[in-house]
Amino acid sequence: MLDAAVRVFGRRGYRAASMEEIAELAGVSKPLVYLYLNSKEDLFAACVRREAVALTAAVRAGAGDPEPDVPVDRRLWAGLTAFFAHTADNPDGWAVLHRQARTSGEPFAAEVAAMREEITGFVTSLIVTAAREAHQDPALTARDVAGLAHALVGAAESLADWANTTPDVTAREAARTLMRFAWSGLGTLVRDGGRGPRG
Amino acid sequence: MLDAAVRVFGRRGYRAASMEEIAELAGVSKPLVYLYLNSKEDLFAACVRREAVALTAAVRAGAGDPEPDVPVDRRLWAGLTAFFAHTADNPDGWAVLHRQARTSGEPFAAEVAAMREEITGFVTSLIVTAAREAHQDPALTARDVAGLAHALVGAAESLADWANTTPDVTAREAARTLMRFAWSGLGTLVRDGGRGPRG
Amino acid sequence: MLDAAVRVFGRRGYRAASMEEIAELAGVSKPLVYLYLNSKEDLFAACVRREAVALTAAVRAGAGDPEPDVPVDRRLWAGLTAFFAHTADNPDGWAVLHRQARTSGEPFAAEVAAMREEITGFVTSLIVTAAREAHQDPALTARDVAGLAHALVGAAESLADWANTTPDVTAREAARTLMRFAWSGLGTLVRDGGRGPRG
Amino acid sequence: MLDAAVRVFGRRGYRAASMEEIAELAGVSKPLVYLYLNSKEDLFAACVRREAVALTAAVRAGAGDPEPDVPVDRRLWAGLTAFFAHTADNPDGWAVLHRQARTSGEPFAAEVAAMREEITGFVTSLIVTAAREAHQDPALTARDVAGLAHALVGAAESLADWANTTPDVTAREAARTLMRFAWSGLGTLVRDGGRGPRG
DNA sequence: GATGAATGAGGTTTCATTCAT
DNA sequence: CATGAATGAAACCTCATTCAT
Repeated sequence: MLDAAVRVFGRRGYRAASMEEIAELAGVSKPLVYLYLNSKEDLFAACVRREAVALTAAVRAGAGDPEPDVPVDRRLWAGLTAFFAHTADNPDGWAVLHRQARTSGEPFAAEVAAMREEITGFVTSLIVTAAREAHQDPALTARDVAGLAHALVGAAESLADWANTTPDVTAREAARTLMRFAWSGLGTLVRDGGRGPRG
Repeated sequence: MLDAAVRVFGRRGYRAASMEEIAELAGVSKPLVYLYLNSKEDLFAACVRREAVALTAAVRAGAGDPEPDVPVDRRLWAGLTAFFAHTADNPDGWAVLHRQARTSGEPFAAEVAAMREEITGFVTSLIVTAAREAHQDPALTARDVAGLAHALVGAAESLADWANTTPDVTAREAARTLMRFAWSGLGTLVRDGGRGPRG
Repeated sequence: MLDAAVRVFGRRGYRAASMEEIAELAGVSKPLVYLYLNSKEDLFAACVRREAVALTAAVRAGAGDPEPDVPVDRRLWAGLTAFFAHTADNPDGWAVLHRQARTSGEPFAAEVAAMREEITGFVTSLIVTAAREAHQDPALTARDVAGLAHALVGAAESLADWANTTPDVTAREAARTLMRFAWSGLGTLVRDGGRGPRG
Repeated sequence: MLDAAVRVFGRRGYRAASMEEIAELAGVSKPLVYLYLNSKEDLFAACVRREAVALTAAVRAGAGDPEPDVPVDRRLWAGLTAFFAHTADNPDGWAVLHRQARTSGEPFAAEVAAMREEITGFVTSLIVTAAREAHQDPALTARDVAGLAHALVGAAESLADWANTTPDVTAREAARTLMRFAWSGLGTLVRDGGRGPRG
């Protein structure tokens, strides 16, 4: 039943979606929807929550949350691949999170913001780990790292849309593009001609 | 009068915004809004158009469109600063463009897509110019560059939100963070400790 | 529910009638009206259709459609009586057909025109039959007959209004008046003093 | 200015007509219309009144109001011809009277009813004169004559519509058709084959 | 005196939400 | 328990009507 809701909400938006259409697509009657989930607002919140949990779980699973042995860049690469794969496999869920929930009033936007914060925090920890491994001396400040993490997450979101609307772009390719961009930087890329960190 | 519309549309979204609220905020009566702009759809289209024009103009003005003598990284830095400054000064306009217009039906999404394409194309041309200046041999493919441009634009959009919601983050700082991220790459940063291209 | 609509449409006209008033008179709420009949236009169309069908059915039933043994003048007399009785019993339906539908846009006017054509055609066939029975030699042309039929129908419509607004005029009396007028002609009447075809 | 109003009211109806369109067609501004005629209601009333006066005047002039020397049937024929000619020459005015005013609420319907009464009364007097001339014995009652007059007027109205919508039907032909019908009666016509009183 | 600019009131229509069955 | 039937509230839009210029 949530599947139907996610699909309709993702395609139409929160306001434009009608409970009628959701119930019809789910194959049940409207009052049943109200029985299980109290209101349109609760229904949408449940959708957002479910998709947020699924997305963060996918990313964490991909990046191998508690395995510090793997090199950081490898873990980042794996996390990005998982992210692109998940958004490609769940376009409606991704639409609910990235497009609709952020435009439909405070409560939903806050939920998505919290999810983003979680992912950004995860990315932040990866960057910090990498910096520690490199024994860098003049340390990046916490705010520096936060900004970098936000930039990386934003780049990933944008590439997800690009990959989902451009034919024949796979999750692997999107991840490779982003890794090259993010790890080596444009300055290096334009000098070396596009050879990325691992290739 | 468009100001009021941009504000309400940016905060509530296209569907949730009511002409009543817009008229009230503008200090006029509803029929007057319909006299000047024919319908809710036309009104929203006018808002989108105005904000899109203003944003692209600001970015181009900042990046110094027809001055090829300035180094590419400097022009990119200037364009980003202008972008962050503009979005910080026009949060509602930015919300209309980035959040609402893309989720409110084809005509509006297409308008924003065109604007994004314009900016992405501009960024692409900068990257190509940089690559040419570096006399790189194994050229980046067109698709590579497109992906990089999308990643950069997405990172900028994300940082704009971050800067607007985090206290005391200026446009200059956001631009510096993004330049470091984009130009040097995370790999370099974590090795060198955050010294950016010109820093 | 259609009853209420016919009453309000008949009294106020298509444009001046409000769905509010119709719903109120029907004792239901506005959305219910929209649930059963999709729009004001559809609702009016349904009213027109219903009244047109009812009127033609009444006239045909009165005139004894498939009984050619009865003399033509008798059948005409019966049809007129049925017509006057029906309009007297359904003044609002008659108003919808005769007054409102013809002034409320093409689709409705066309519907009524079709109904009128049907009745005129029926009358025409009666006249033709009468002429054939009389073995008349210099035949009436088709256009002659069409004109006569239109005149007869118009006279009937006018007498229906007269009968409905003048106290104590029955359908029988209206039919008798019209038959005398139509069959014998004024010239005969003023000579003979009002004795009709059958007395 | 009334010309424009009559044209718009006749084509659109009272409710559907907009003061905007009337003012535009008249080549003046809306407030000017309100200066000369106080409201939409007054404007429409003025149109109805003007057209009613014009029509009755035309009919009276045609029938030769105060000339009792001419035979009655001749006067009737002349009146009908005048009526058909006038409606053919003023289709919008005729539409205002016959279609719109009768469907737009009591005050206007009453005005038209009064006009009809006047014409019917005139016709009645003609019939009474004819009967008196014929020295008929068993007199027609007043109600009989009233009914006949209404029938004749209704037939004329219907034929006016028919003549205005059928190509190449002149006022003379319409009048001839109606006279044959009204004076001789169908019974005579079907026996004699369409030769009218003067034909 | 004529008008551009403005509005109050009301109309159709939709939709989230709830009872009685 | 699941549902068909029903509604309250609110949205977009129009138009007759009026001031300040």
